[in-house]
Amino acid sequence: MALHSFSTRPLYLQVRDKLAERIAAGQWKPGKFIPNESDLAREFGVSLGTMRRALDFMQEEHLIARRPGRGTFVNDPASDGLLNRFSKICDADGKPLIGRVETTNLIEGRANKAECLRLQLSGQDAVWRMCRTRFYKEQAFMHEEVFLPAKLFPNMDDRSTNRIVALAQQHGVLLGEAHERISMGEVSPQAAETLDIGKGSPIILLDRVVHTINGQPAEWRVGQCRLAPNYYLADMR
Amino acid sequence: MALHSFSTRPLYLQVRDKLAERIAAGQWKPGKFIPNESDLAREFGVSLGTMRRALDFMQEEHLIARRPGRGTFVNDPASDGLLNRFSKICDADGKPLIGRVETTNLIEGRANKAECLRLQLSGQDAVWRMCRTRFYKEQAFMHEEVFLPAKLFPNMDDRSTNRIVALAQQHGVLLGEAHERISMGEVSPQAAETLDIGKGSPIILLDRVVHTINGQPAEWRVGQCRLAPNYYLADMR
DNA sequence: CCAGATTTGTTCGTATGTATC
DNA sequence: CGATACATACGAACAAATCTG
Repeated sequence: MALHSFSTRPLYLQVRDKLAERIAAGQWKPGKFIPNESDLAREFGVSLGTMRRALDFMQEEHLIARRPGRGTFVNDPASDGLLNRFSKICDADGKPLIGRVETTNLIEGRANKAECLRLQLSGQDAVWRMCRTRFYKEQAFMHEEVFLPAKLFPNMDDRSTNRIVALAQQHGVLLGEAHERISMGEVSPQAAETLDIGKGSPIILLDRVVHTINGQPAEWRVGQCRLAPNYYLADMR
Repeated sequence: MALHSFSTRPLYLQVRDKLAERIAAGQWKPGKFIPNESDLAREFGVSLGTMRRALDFMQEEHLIARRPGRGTFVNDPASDGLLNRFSKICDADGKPLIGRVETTNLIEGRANKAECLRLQLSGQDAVWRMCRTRFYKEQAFMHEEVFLPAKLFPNMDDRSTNRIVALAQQHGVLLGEAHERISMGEVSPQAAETLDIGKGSPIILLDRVVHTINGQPAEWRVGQCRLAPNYYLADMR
């Protein structure tokens, strides 16, 4: 395999990169079991412990799941457990807000200053721009402006642009960390209309950047949210 | 050491429990180096790998930090890096809001229904109640109501009640996860006065429960926050 | 600046326990 | 019950970072 040659990066991370590549390329499908630890270790020419460490790492990243006695399988990013990974809004019962999503105004253009800053793009890179409206029980509660680096999402059509997790999956992009800035503001005229609230009403602003597992920005979203009677749930360690 | 006897709990977790106990008891002081891996493994009668796993686990929990070539030392929960672990509000530059904190109205009482629910108390447990006001650049931006289980914090005086991290450290309580519910509401009359804003103004509500490393609720806080021009930063994986 | 000692980080190999089918 | 696969535990060796004399 010629791993661990000409590289100072730890071997278990090199193995993880190779394994993640297979998942991203669709060589290993979501929900399907992958070969067991021993076979993988043999194939990659590393020890069982090193392979185990790579797999543990990928489990932390939500790329795979491991079940004693059964095996290791590829996680489906669009499954119930991961679909709302980056949507932290819950209803009064603590359940995630699952509902319809509408996408409009999908267009391509050159990145402006703000997009370059938030998506770490340089100069003349292309971006996709679109709007989304999120519904819960058929009532709109969030209006979003979304920006995607065209480099990561070429040949975009208007199917399944609704959720970043599904979009990323279709384009072979594996998602890692996300950071969201929550603040208060006044609703924009356009958002006021879609949310059906008075002009200049106080609103929650959700400014979020989702990164790939390699740390590259994959989506910038600015949401205007009529939060009540729901709440945003933040976890800390 | 009679570890791993009469217990199905993994050995490395039993070791972690023992080590955490020493830190909680003050036997190992914050900022001080602890014995090296080999000596600890020998002392506890476990292999180097098992001790390493226990230490890795504790590093994830922010209990210790490890430096190649130097050693392993106990983290100070009140140090710069950890002081704002549960305070996710940043100023426009992304820096955490560090400022004065005032505590008032410290009293003890029996837990009411809401306190029982949020702090997982039963029946007749005692709680401490207090109010806090947080300042940034000498301007009040958050009014808090705080509830603590008296079981974890006996003999409370009014020194250093300002921050849960300092309070926990003084009482030998090690903190783990926290969960915060963020919502919008109208400011209460009392909070409106301390924050110097109009009655009934829209406000950010921060409802947070901090747990010990063993998962036991250690603090319930309900904050009313004049967020602008700052923002709340939520991280996701 | 260097050589050597110390400590954590990585990698290997092996054996045994536990969960699932 | 046996076969399979992941989980835990042990032991050993070398590499990389740090400090000291």
